[in-house]
Amino acid sequence: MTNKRTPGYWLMKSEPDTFSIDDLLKAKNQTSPWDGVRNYQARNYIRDEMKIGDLAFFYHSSCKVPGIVGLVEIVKSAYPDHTALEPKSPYYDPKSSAQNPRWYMVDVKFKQKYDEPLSLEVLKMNPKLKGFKLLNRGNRLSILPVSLQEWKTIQAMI
DNA sequence: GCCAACGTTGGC
DNA sequence: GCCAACGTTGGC
Repeated sequence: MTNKRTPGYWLMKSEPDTFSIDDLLKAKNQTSPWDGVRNYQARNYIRDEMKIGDLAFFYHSSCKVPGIVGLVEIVKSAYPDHTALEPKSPYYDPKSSAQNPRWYMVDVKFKQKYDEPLSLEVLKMNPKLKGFKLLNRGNRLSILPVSLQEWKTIQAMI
């Protein structure tokens, strides 16, 4: 018997100069590994909590208009991020090894690109999103959980 | 490009 | 285990 599980909700940040939602759109099967996460808390979310079928907002950071630009689905759960083992990769980490991988990634599949990005500026104005991790002062997590309430609130703003 | 906030590193 | 120094993130 299959145990149907409530999907988890996430927000995943990427700098569009490095990997944008359009890059994901153009990827084979509109699917791509989400590599390069090098933060332990984000790694733990990926490795321990992200499951196939979970949904995530795709967020563009460090760009002209930071904000949520679309929606993706987790289609492969955590496996070792091999870029950590490649000396030429910008994500190389000499302390990681194939025997004892330090970093993990998931595969994400494109679901939707919004007609208009939902900007950080607009998100900040919604009082219902008080407490949303993205809006916390000094927040630097590149992968963060979104509660069902937050998810619904944000969906209603699109 | 600036800089506040935060995470990581390493000496002790 | 503390904490100063350093590196990175990311909005502005």
